[in-house]
Amino acid sequence: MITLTEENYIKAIFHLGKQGSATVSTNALAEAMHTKASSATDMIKKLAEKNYANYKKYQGVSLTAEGKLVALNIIRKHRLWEVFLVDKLNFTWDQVHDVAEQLEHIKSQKLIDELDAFLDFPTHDPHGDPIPDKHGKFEHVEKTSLSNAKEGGSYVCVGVNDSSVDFLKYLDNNDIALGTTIKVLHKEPFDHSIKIAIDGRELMVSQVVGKNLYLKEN
Amino acid sequence: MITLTEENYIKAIFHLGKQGSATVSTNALAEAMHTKASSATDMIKKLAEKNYANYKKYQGVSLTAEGKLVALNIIRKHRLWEVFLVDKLNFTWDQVHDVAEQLEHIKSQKLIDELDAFLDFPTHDPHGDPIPDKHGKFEHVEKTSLSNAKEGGSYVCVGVNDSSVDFLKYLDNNDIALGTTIKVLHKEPFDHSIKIAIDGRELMVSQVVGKNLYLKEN
DNA sequence: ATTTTTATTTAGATAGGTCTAAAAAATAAG
DNA sequence: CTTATTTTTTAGACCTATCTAAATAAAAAT
Ligand SMILES: [Mn+2]
Ligand SMILES: [Mn+2]
Ligand SMILES: [Mn+2]
Ligand SMILES: [Mn+2]
Repeated sequence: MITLTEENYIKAIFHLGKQGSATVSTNALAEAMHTKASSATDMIKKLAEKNYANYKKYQGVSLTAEGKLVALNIIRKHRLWEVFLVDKLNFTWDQVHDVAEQLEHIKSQKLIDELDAFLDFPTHDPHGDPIPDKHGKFEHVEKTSLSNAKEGGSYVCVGVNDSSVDFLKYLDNNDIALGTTIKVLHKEPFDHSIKIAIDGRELMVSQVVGKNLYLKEN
Repeated sequence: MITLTEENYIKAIFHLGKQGSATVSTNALAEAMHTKASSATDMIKKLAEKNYANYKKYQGVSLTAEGKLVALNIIRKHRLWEVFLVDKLNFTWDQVHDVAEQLEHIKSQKLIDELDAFLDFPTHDPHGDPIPDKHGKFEHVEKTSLSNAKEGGSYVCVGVNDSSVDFLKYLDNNDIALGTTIKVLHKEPFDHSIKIAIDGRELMVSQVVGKNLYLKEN
């Protein structure tokens, strides 16, 4: 039996290390979970005890193969529910996260299999993130951040690094969505702001926006 | 803030007393919750403290107006999710209960409003139970148990008292579903078994079945 | 190579929900 | 009415997940 809290910690370790393989520091994990380092230590011990995590004192934590499967399964559920909310229940991409955080913990294999079929086996969630299949496999989305894009290049928006309401609404307000074509006009060396063109309309975006917007060459 | 456990106790009090108005004994509540009487007592105190329940020592528990609203809201969610599972995800009526027990605790007003609309504002769940509206109002379903039905009468099946997998599968196996027309041919005084006709086919059912099948005059 | 700073772990406490065992109240029997 | 039985409550303990404060290890600075 795995608790809801354990699932959330496992997911956090997965996201902080690259797919859970890299070692994650206690402090980083505590911060991600909005708890204190002492709480994170306790949970890390428990996860190691249950064979979901690799842990040596003072050496950080990573996921075992079993832990990775758990993480991928939760992520699969989270992203499928996000698709459901947007495609079927008129949620916008900035409204889905908190609800999906709850729904991802519902335990029923049939539920998630049927939901997958009902949604016609989607491969990506509303933020462009790939949805693992039932075996945990998913295609790596090829992408560069806008900050790393080439001046003069033409790209299409394929994802976001930050799924916060503020950032997603900012994108909405500026008519940037998944699939939007973006041309990189000028990268300002001074403050790393970037001038881009969307449908012929010019827009100046900050470095923070540049780092959180994922593109693919067009 | 109301916890998942509190919600489940409130729902149990609602179902055990008639709509939460009648007073429920500690033992009855403990049994329904599969806990011990001492645990029930602790929870009753907390619910009273939080103004969801009326409680005087040794006198049983009932719901306050606020507690009833909480109960009705959870029941609304439970039943809407059951409709979703059956109508959209190919669940059968005996497969939905456990999943709905989890889904009923998801907190999001928009989610439940949109789900209601997505399902086209259903008034009854797959077991024939009425779905409260967002204000907690719902129409009383007029019904008699098969045991109380008149010999010679013609009825239509409108609900079940027992939603267990075993009973629902029994009904499936005998081609009894919501909406099925049932004629009462003979009520056996000796063991209270009942001979009924469905589509011209004759069937003998036990007293237990009679008590758990709800009908409406045709 | 010490000292200082930072990161991590441990110790002890609290809150929610559960349990067993024992005490107290209410009900039933004699 | 008094005793026995059942129901309910209380006392004390445990487990999970959290916290603060203190101890220890690792890393950085001098
Ligand atoms: Mn999300
Ligand atoms: Mn997402
Ligand atoms: Mn149900
Ligand atoms: Mn039902």
